Amino acid sequence: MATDILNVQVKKESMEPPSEDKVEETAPDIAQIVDKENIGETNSCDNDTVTSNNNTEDKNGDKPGTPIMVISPEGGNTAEQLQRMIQQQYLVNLLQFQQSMLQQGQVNQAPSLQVQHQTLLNALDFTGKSGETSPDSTQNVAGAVKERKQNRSIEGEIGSDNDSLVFDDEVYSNVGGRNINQYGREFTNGRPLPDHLRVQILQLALQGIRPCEISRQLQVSHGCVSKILNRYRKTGSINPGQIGGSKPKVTTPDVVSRVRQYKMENPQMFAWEIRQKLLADGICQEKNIPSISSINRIIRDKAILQRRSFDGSLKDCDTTDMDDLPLDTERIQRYMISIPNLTGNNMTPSTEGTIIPVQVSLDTAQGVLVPTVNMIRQQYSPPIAHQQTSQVSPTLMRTSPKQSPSSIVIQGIGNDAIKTNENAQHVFTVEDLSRQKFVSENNGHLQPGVGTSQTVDIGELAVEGMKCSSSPKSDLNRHNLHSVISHLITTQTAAIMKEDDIAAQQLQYQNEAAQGQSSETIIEIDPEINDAVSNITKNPGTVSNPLSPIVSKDFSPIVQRKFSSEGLSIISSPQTYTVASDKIGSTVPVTINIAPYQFESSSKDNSPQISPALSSSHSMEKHPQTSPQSVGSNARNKSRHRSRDSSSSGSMSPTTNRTKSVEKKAVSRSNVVPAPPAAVTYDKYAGTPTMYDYTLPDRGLGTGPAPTPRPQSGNSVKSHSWHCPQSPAQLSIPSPALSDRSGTSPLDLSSAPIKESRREILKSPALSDKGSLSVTEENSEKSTPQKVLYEKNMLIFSENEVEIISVGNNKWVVRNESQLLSMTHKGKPDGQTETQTNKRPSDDESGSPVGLKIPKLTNGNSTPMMGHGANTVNSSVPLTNGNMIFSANVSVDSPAGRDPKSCPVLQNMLKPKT
DNA sequence: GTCGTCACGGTTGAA
DNA sequence: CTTTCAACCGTGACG
Repeated sequence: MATDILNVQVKKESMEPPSEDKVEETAPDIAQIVDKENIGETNSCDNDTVTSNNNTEDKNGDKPGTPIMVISPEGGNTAEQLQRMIQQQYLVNLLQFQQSMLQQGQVNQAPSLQVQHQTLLNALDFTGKSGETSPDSTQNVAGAVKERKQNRSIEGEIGSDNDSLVFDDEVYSNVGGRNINQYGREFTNGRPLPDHLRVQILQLALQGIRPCEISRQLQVSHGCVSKILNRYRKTGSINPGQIGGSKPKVTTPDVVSRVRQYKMENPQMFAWEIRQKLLADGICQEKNIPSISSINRIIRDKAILQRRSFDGSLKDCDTTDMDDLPLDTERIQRYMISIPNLTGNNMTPSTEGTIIPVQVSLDTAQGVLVPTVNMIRQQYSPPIAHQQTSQVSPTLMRTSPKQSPSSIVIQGIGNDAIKTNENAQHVFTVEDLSRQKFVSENNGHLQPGVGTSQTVDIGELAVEGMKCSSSPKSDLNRHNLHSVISHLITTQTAAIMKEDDIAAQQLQYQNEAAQGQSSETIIEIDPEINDAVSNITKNPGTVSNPLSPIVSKDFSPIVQRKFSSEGLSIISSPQTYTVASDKIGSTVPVTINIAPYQFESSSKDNSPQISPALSSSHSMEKHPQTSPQSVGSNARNKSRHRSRDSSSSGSMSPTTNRTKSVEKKAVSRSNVVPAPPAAVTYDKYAGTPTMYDYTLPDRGLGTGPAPTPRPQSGNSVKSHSWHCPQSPAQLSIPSPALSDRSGTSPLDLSSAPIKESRREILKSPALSDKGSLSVTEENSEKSTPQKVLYEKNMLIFSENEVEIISVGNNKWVVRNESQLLSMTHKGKPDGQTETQTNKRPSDDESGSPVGLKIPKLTNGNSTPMMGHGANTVNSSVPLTNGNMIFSANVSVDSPAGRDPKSCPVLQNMLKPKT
């Protein structure tokens, strides 16, 4: 074939120079083509351009008269070439014959030919391109052929091999992208394969010839053959798709306004929820429904627009950075940790292997808390009794009227505003920061849109020492935001880092722990760790930023000794050393979160200390990684996957959710960390929890069906005021268990298995880039050298969503703690819980979740309960053991065999609200 | 060896 | 008129 090409090129060069006029492309009569005996041998120089014209440039496709130059083979033909020639000649003859038969009305004499011809025509889908009539009837086919003669000339299409015989200098030389593929055939990069080759591919495939053989015969890459044949299988057409152009705009003004309206009415709505509501309300159809990203963009653009509308001078500002921050929690988190003093200086701003303590829910109605200094401080030490603190979890709490004023509140239009009711009860937004204004807040309560704010000059900013540039230019948006938060944290925290406070708090907690209820979990503070953490917080030299919950590699010797005592050693990347803590109920779990692969065991006998029940559960089967439930949630994961079909395997192995690069990284670390043992799960209901993909932007609120439907009680959780009948997962996987849940919110998992995510802890910037980790992927399995899966439990009560992530043995991270708190408070008052709550004045009236206790798993039959108020404790949480503290499974309302009275927390919950 | 997948560099046409 | 962008293309490497 190289010879042919060479000949072609030589002949091309020897041709007369083309005229200045555009040389018309030729679509010669089929007779012309078929008379050329050598038609098939010029495969190597198929002129895609002509075919392209046939596809897209009809204006030239039917103009005859252009001289045809036939390139005769001058080299010896191989058997393959001859075969190809015969094949192509056959095809051309076939089509010509078919056409003539059709035109002569003799189709009845050759019904098989008609069918075959129809197949070819259908595959070519001429009508699809030219808008002609359906080829269903012979007449239509003939008409279509006639029509095509006028527009595109079917002859030219059929005989487009002849295109390769035409060597028009101008066309040839002016068209770029000419290449020779590995088979020697010339192709035009970016342009579709000629139709005749497409037909031949189909024809040969229909004859049973394998794709690889077709590829060789037609000198088309096997990938292309595969693609075309797959397209034919799926669509019945082998035509290329429409190239170029734009899709009809789906984000019409009406849609945009609706989206904004939905978001305004329910700021907690996720994009996909908005999307489904658009469908439900008939605003959009399936064909024109905006994508989730579009919806997010609408919301974001709205925010941007409003932000800019505050001050025209901002037009000059470089708001690109902010524009690039959609209303995405994870992105905001990444943004937050990039703030100085909020993140250790030697920490990478990525979420890589770190606990991100900043949980921002974009709730414009209620505002969102950024962890205050107190919160952050309490991450390293127990709360101080005399201080008015509210929350020590690394996660955030949504603000409430009872919220402690000692909090920084992000509030307003998505991520566009920052409020602070810190001390001076000042609120400032991003815009405010840019225009050096702050909005004062009434009573420290966030009531956006209520009109309770007033604008004051930045000079009145109560935060002492706060400096704001007066320049409205440049990227002040971000800088100011950084500086404000950083400054606040710095100044506030420094004042409260006092030893006596910490000591007092420790003492109090120890007392509390001593009084803990037997039936409830008292996650004891390891004194050494606690001391170590306190030391971290107090000793600037050991922590890059004492205010940051993300601690640098420079752990204090105490901490390191602690690690060592646990049989662990710090062996690698220090950037993920984290220290975090959360507090659930009256307990103060202080968690040292270390990427598990950063440790190697100095003793293989350092198995986690587990209760007898947990120990016994080790013998239980591990959760299947490919559970039926996993399919549903995994379907959502497809959107995250670049791959289209291959990723839908339904497997929920820890690496399935990851990109290849992540997987590779995981593998690369396998030499550091031994493969984790199978996560031993105790599931009372023997159900396999729905896997939850934490990487999803919508945080995976789709509900997967339960393989083993649980008995439903009538005490179901009320649904949203709005609800979508089915989550995407449900749509794809119908389940009897879900059939009666059509009226429930997609957030309602009352009758569905709890969301759970279990994945290997992997450190990967790519993963971070996916915006996947809301809280952490760290695991604090300090007592095990194994690579640990983290486990996330999704507890969803009506519209409330709570995520509980176990990050180690008896270490929890609770996201959306505000909801948890809210639930807890709804269940008040309570004896034990309340009593214990009262022991901590700092938590009083502060909205902290101290009222919530996480019952301790004492044996396999003790099922800790979590629930919400409203007299409908509808969830029980069978525990899972293994590397995790909890697995998850939510059943509805005291399922069989469960005595609510056995759980004080449940009793508490069941009490009528006061 | 086969085949599906996907990154890549390219083209196209509506906005 | 140019630019941008998102669609599509075939190829070829990869597993």
